[in-house]
Amino acid sequence: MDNKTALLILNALAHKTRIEIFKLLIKAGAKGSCPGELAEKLQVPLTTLSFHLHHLKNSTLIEATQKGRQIVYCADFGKIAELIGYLLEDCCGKDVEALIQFFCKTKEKGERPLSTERQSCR
Amino acid sequence: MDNKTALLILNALAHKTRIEIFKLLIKAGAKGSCPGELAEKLQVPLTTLSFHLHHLKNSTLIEATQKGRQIVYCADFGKIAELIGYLLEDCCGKDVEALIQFFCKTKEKGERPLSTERQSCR
DNA sequence: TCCATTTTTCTAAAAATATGGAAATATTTT
DNA sequence: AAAATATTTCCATATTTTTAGAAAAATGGA
Repeated sequence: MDNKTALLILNALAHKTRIEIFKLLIKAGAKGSCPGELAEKLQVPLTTLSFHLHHLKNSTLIEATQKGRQIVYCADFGKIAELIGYLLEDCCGKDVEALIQFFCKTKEKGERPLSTERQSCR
Repeated sequence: MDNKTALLILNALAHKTRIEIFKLLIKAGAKGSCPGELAEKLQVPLTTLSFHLHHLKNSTLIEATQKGRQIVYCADFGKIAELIGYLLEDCCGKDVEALIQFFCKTKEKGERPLSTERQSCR
């Protein structure tokens, strides 16, 4: 991932409403969600929501498909994975090895590498 | 990591100059770097740089220590690791398992999980 | 103490981003 | 074709962020 895209994505996520939209779309999975539903859940006016959806779409984090008279938005899982890759490679410097070990160590023991308690999106 | 801190950190990284500062500090490692040096490398006026350093420090991504008449800034490696953890847990939903496998698969084969070519910070 | 060095705070102006109502567009239903 | 539904674009306003010069503060050395 190039610097420009990474900045675009970081910028898209760096907003309270937008990161909430993204989390809802991740939670929605492949079936996605539409503006009306999101606006209701987040209690945000439709025009404001539309603005943020456009922002997220422009960042490549989400995709839109017309389905009948609604537009279905889906999170691009690969893009957030790529962003994490970018942060690991470009922003973790020499200690990238340590981080990878962190992510892998409990895996070897057959445990979950990450706690599940806080996972609001599962 | 709570949502508020994650937003603060994402926001701090979502700026061209600031992410460059952060990368330089990661590269500098434990010995850190001072505003004068960073301003010269990035070709940014000192007052502007000071503004961004304050922003990064406020986000908890970097720390400052007075050393003689200079102030030495250091990247907090743990915080970027925590952010990655947050993104994995809160923004990768059901597919977090897939991501971990992605980070672990080549490890098992004794390969580097991430390419080193693009790593500007090593 | 006075001077040089380093960095910050203060400040004002410029630029970018966010908000939400009104109108417009697109699609389906009647 | 008209009405209903879902969403967007247009627009003006408000808010926040960024920029960088000038002055101030902190530290070390002569």
